[in-house]
Amino acid sequence: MARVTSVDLAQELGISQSTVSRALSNDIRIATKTREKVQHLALKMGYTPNAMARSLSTQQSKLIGIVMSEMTSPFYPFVLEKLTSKLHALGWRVLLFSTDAQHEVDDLLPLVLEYQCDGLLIASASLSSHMAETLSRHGTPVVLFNRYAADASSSAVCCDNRGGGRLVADYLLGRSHSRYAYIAGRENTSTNRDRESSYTTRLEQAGFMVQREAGNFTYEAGFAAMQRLLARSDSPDAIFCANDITAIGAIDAAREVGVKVGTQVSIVGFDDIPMAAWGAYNLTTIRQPVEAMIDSSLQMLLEAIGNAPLGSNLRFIPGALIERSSVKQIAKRKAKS
Amino acid sequence: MARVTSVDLAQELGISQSTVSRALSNDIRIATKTREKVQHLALKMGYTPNAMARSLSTQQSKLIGIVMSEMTSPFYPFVLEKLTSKLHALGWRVLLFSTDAQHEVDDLLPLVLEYQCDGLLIASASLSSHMAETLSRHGTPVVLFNRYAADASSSAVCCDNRGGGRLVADYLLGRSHSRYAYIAGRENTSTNRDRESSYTTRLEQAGFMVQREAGNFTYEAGFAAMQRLLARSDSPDAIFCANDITAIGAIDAAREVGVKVGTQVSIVGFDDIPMAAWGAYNLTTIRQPVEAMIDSSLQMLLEAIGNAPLGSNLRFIPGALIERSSVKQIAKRKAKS
DNA sequence: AGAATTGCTGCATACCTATGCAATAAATTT
DNA sequence: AAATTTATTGCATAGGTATGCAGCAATTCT
Repeated sequence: MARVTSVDLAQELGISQSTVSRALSNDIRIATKTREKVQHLALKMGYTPNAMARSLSTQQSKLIGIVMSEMTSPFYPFVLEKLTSKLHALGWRVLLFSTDAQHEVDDLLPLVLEYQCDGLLIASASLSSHMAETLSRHGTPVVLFNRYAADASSSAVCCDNRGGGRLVADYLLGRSHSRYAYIAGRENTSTNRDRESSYTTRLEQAGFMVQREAGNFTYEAGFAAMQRLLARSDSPDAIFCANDITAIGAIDAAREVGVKVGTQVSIVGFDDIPMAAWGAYNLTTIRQPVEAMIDSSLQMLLEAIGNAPLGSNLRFIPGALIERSSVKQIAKRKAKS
Repeated sequence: MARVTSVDLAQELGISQSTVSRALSNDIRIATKTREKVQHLALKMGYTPNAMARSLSTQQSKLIGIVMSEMTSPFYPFVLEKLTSKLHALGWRVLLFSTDAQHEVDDLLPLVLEYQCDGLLIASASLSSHMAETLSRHGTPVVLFNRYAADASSSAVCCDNRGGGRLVADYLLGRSHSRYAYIAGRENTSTNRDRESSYTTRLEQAGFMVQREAGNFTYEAGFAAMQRLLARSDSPDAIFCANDITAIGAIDAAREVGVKVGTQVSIVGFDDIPMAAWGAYNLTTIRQPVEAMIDSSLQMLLEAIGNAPLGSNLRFIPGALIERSSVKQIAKRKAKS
């Protein structure tokens, strides 16, 4: 019950606590014999160093706070898993916070600070510039993942959503559609804004109008939005959805009323979650470069820890278009003759 | 940069650190005036208590370790989110660990211990009895979620998988199938064992043989297993899959070769993940009582913290069968005449 | 008025590890 | 043999909070 401390080891061996501490951290100055004696006893007595005490002493908690919203959206569990296992491998531990609405992130910050997190990673949520400043005052570096602050008060790593939107627009333009639409994600997210504006701009440059339906990055919203689109007299034949889940909802809505996806109507998503490849959907989409985004944000964060505070550092990583069968194929020019 | 401590507050006000500490914890013995003065200054100077120091002093970290494997399987993100938000609301913080293979859980334990977690929750992974003992020696209570140890060395909360298996067997028996099969999940998980054995036993009691294909709780495995089943000469017309993802894979495999699910072949899953309700699948399944399981495990864990160590406490919560359209409907007895 | 009680605050220390500096013993140099 | 260097260990303290006990002043009681 009573935990074994380094003092216990010292007493048992009749040496000082400092020697024990140094022996356990493999300090060269400690005689090999002593080191072995200590390490052996530590193992035998089941000694576990107390991270709290160590943190207090070293002023380093070795803790990274991860704040994540939309944890249940299929894209993020993967991110979370990768993040934690990579951090573990590098000797960091993860303190997890979850949040629904955007404004609540600020409320979580005090907790992050209490536990002296050495760094903070915020996924799919934003941070008020006020809090960004508080963090910077405390010397706690932050990196936003897949979101960035309008005022550029924090560093961030994102997919190149604007590039992605253009890619989709060009792709759809290239296969003879006539009525374009966008089903949106949650408003006031940088992700949604960037995907939409780039897509729309490109199409307008090409002389097309873009219909629009609201959404919120969920299946249900995609389903409902698609129903509304299909009910229109000029219902679109090319639809870009803010993310894959939305697109999948849209596909199901189309199918329900017998509209064939990939022939009568084209649908494109964003993310390339596993379900996009499922047989029932075969969704053409933009693949987010998740691994690269993760590596990049970790690199930025860990570099900033202990070093000069990184001011604001934005990084946008391009995604790739993955062709499946939810978009009309180009009519073959040469028929078999 | 230099964090504000309670000593700083004390100096600033010309009072003792202990008074500050007590004032901030709303100790009744401190004069109201003093309390307000302190709390006001704390706010003004942006004081944040140091959780590390507090833990050291109180011998309570207020940290709950959560070890989770299969984080990317759609069932668990929901669990994780619920767990963390409920724990937060109760004043606990979450230290997250992820693991792939089962044997690695043991390797994570030392880290959990270093950070003095007050309790440990292990989801969809098991624990060697050796480690269970180590934890109990340290006085750290553990609860397994959705898995239980064969030797009953730890407490656990599970869905009543055996009951669920029987439910499925009875349901399928009730609608005139003739050839039954089971697509398995990862072997050596209690979840898979219980679902399979109860299902199989019930069917054998009714005089049926049960075909079997291996799997591992993934879409791909379900897809492949279904292909193998369909290739058989006596391919089954009623298939119970170890979980929903597997079932969804199976459905896609069937559909690919034109076999109609819900008329030619019946498929049942387990979990009731969101995708089971998606239009493309409409999967009949056993709904895991997730909320109840979460509440139950938290209750067990938190009760055990500080109190007498809970020995081994198993709790099985029944799931409900959700009827959708992936199972053949009973032929209507009365035709419209 | 003296004694007892109540209200409020401070002193001192525990919690456990890491680490700068001093001290000692042993080995090497001159 | 004396002086210097090297190897090894210990002493003392910091880090920030919580808390048992003692102290003091003000109030109430007899």
